[in-house]
Amino acid sequence: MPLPQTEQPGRLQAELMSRGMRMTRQRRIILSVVETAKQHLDASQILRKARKLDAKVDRVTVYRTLNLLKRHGLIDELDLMHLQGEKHFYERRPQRDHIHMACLRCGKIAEFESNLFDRLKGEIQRECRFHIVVTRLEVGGYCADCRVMPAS
Amino acid sequence: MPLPQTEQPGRLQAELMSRGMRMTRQRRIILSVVETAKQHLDASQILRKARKLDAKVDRVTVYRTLNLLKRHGLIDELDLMHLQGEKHFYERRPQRDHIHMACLRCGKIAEFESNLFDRLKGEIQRECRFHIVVTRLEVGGYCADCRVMPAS
DNA sequence: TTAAGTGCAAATATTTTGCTGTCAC
DNA sequence: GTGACAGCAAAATATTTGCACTTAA
Repeated sequence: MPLPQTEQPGRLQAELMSRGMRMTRQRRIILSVVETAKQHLDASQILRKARKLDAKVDRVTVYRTLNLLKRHGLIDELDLMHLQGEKHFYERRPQRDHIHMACLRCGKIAEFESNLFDRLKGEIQRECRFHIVVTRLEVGGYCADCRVMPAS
Repeated sequence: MPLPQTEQPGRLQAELMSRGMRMTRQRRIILSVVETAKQHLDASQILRKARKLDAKVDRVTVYRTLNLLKRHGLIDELDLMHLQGEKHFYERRPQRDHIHMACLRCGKIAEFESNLFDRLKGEIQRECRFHIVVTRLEVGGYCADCRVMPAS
């Protein structure tokens, strides 16, 4: 499992401001929700949490802010194997990429960092002469708790 | 790049029939479209191609057939990094998993098989005690042709 | 001051569901 | 003959766009 990401409160805000983006009340709220999330959130969950902080945040502003963060490479978009329908989930772009494992039975999402993954990315860049900007490795299957034992 | 998948016409149909699914005129057509596709198709493209073979295929039947194939693990669903919006793309599940690389500039999709990827999957199964059913590794970036050279 | 950002309404895109009639087996 | 499947219409879900108003810088 990855180590807990070093807390850097206000980091997203600082990044956007350094790139000349205006910092509105709504953006500050949405950024703080994304930044302090303990698990992967979709747009509706982000909206709900943002509205707890300020009831006047609009759904459209959430989408527009998420797109802004995506364009700047500050967050990653996940599908989590479409276990929850077609929602997208978001997380701050980590310093080191990790793999998402989605349990098809209990729905639990686990994360995993791996040197092999880092090496695989290097191989892709070299062998395919492909300059990687973003990766997404999602795995669906059964976690240790849900693992179906061979017919016994 | 993966070797061209050994042609196995009617393989999907045979698989479904062996599992007790009924083989209707519509299914046969949709399966043949999926099976003979030269590139990754989304639901609308599959519908269009199916209708060239038989104008009476309904969009809903395409979705229901794709879901059937997914449930049986006979096709894989791809997002291709959402370069084309939120469409899903489909391909017959290959004998050996491969990586999809999507160029953010020209949109080209390349595929890549790798021993490191196979080893990574093995590592995930062992280290995380996670039984893998399906994987999706998508990479966004710049292909050799579109690669932006360092400021020169 | 003014260009960027917001909110609201409406549109768009994709996929699913309910129900009735049809067809594979 | 019967239960699985198809077609049609409508709904559900997720996201984007147009435009007038607001606000950060």
